Amino acid sequence: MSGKRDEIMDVAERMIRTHGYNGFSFREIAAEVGVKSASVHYHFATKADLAAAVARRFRERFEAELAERSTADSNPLSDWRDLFRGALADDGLMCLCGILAVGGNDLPLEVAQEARQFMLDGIDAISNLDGFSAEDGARIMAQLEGAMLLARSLGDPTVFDKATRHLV
Amino acid sequence: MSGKRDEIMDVAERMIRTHGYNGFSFREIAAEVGVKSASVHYHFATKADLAAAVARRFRERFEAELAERSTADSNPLSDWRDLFRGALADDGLMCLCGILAVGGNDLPLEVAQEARQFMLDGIDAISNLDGFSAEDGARIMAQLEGAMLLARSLGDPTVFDKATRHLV
DNA sequence: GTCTATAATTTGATAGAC
DNA sequence: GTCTATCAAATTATAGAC
Repeated sequence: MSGKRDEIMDVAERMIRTHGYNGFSFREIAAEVGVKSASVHYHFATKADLAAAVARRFRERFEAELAERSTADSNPLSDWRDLFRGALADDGLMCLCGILAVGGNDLPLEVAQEARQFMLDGIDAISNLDGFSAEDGARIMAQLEGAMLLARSLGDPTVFDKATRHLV
Repeated sequence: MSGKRDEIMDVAERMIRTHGYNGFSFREIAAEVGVKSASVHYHFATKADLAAAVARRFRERFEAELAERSTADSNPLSDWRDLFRGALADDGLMCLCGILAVGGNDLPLEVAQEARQFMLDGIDAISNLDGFSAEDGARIMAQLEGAMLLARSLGDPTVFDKATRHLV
């Protein structure tokens, strides 16, 4: 039913993950979707609403993909690593919540909170794996996000592999 | 002699580390320094020039502080950790080059390259420590940057400690 | 749901007086 | 070196017709 709404979110997600929160506009999104910016405002009242919706969807999708990927005999840490690496491999996109986390200090509250929740969920999930502590959760989430940051900065996805190989 | 120029760079650095590259303007800087935006343009022709100068200074200062801190019997990794942690403790500021690294895809080339150089220098320096490999360099830089990102997102500097305690 | 039109603001940057 | 004044462009957002 809401095909256009999803399409807007798709374009917004890619733009945020490429240029950051301050690096996209309603007009650019509208142009790419094939409508006018007023129509984007029909679907999302404000820029913060759109960004928060995109972040929430990203978080839920990540969780779902993780559940789908994990089987009885899979290495959980390997699943985490693969999921992060997947986004990077596609087209050098950074983790959406990592981007939002860094821009945190001037983001609308609702957007920053979605990014924050993503990090909290990740730490929590890893902490609850067999043989892992809360500190392990923070350490590994930091390693994965940092590896993305480094790979993106250097424009070389294999840096992610080097920086996370010890995890598996 | 160039007191104003340094003052402009100080304000710009804090603004970039708080709001990112797209989150500050010449007018805001001018207001805080106590001049008009045209005067800022006198010292730095373009926004990219200013950001690149700030990033270069940050990189050189980091290098100098590292050298100053390292003594014969100090643990090098501990120095690295302390330096990153120091910036965070002050007022929740993120590593300037980490911020720029994340916003990389649409930054002016000269700015992105300064951030890139910071990461390369860091990886290289750690790699050259006794008993460390190139992969260790990437792993530890990723860990430090990721720990800052995580601590900033959660608004809790102690997250940095948890995520990097294993390094020392 | 999408459009045209526009308001109100902010932005990076420049010209020229002093 | 700093100022006033200004430009051209872009931004988020809204009003109202269709």
